Amino acid sequence: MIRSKASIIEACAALIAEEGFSGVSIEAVAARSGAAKTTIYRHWPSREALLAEAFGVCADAALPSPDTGSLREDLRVVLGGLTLKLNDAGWCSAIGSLADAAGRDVTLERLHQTTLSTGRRPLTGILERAVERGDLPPGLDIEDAVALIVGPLFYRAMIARQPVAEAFVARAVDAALAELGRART
Amino acid sequence: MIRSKASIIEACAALIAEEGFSGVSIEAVAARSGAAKTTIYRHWPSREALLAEAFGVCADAALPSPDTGSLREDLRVVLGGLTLKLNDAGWCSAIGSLADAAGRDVTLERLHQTTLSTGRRPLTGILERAVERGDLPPGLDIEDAVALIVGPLFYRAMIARQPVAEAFVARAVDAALAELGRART
DNA sequence: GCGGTACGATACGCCGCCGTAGCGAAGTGC
DNA sequence: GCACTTCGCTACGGCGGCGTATCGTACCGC
Repeated sequence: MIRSKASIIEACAALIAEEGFSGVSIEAVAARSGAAKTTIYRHWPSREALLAEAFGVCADAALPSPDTGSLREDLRVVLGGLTLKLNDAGWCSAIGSLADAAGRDVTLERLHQTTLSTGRRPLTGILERAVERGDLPPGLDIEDAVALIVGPLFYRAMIARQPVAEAFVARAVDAALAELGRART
Repeated sequence: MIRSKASIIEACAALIAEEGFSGVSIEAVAARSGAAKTTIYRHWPSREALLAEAFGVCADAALPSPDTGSLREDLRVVLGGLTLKLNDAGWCSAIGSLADAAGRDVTLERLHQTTLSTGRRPLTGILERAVERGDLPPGLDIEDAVALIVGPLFYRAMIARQPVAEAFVARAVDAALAELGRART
C-alpha cells in the first residue's frame, strides 16, 4: 500500500523545519504523521535514512535557472528565488541545523555538501555562461564567485538572523560584480 | 572554595565546541570536569545558565580593534583575526549551533544577538571612523556594510564549510569597498 | 471473498539524561 | 583545631527516546 510513506516523509520534513535536523525523533514523526513507529521502521532502516530522504523534501525545491543572456538579469532572478527561501524560517532551520550537524558526522557532511552543490547549480551555470560570453573574465574561480555573491545574503538570514531585503540583494550583486569584473591579481 | 567552578566552565566550553550548543548535557560536563553533578547544580540554577556563561569563554575572545587611520589596513587586521576564528572548528561549532538554536528559543536568540553585536563592535568602530574621515560616504548603513564585508567569509566557513584563505578575504574586502565607496542610490 | 500485504496499537527492556537528596570527606577561616 | 563551607559520591524516581516483538485489523488484488 505504502499509503503511509508520503505522510511520514511530510511529517518528518515539517519537524525538520521546526525542530532542526537533530531535534527530530522517530516518536515525534510517528505522532505527527499518525503512523505507528513500527511502520516507520518498516520503511527505513534507521533514523538517518528517514531524515536524509525527508530533508530533500524541505530543501530541494530548485531555484529558477534563467538564461536571459544578461548576467545581471539572470542573477536578479535566481537570487530572488534564493531570497524567498532565506526569508523562510523553516528553510533556514533545515539548512542551518544540517550545516551545524555536518561538523560532527561524516555522513551528514556528505548530505550537506550534496545539498549545497545541487542548490547552487543554477548559479554556477549562470556564471559559467557569463564567462563564455565574456561578461566575466576567463579563469574565474566559480567557488569564490558564488561565495562573494550569496555570502552576504546567507549571513544576513542565517547568522544575523534578519530579513533579507531586495535592496540589500542588489547591493551584494553590485559589490560582487564590481570585484569579479576585474582581471585577477 | 569555588575551586571547581573554573574547571566546570572550561569543560562546558570544550563540550560546546565539540558537540554544539544543544549537544551538551550536565552529566557530560560533570564527567569531563571531574566535578560532581551536584556541584554543578550548586553553582548554576539551570543548564541554560551554565551554557550561557560557558559560551562566553569559547566565543567572546575579542577581535583586534585597530585604528591605523587607513580603512583598508584596519580591515586587514580585524578580518585577519576573524579569519583565524572562522578557520577554527570549535568556534564555528559554537557560533553555528547557537545561531541555529536561536531560531527556537527566545532566550538563546537574545544571547546570540548579544554575542553578535559584541563581536562585531571592532568592525563597526572601524567603519564609523572611516565615515568620519570621509573614507566612506556619510549615511552609510553600518549593518549592510558589515554583512557585505564579512558575509562571504562566514558563508565560506560555516555554510560551505571550507577553509577561508587570505586571498579570498582580500577579494571580499575589495568587493565590499568598491560598493560601499559609491554614493548610495 | 480469500490470501497476502501494509498497517496501527501496545508493550517491552534499555539507555541517557533530568533535577534532587543524603552522606561523608576534604579544604578554609579564625 | 574546631566550626563551617565546599565538594565528591551514590542513589533515587521520572521522563523520553531507542529499536524490537507481538497481535489484531483494514485494505489490496484477483
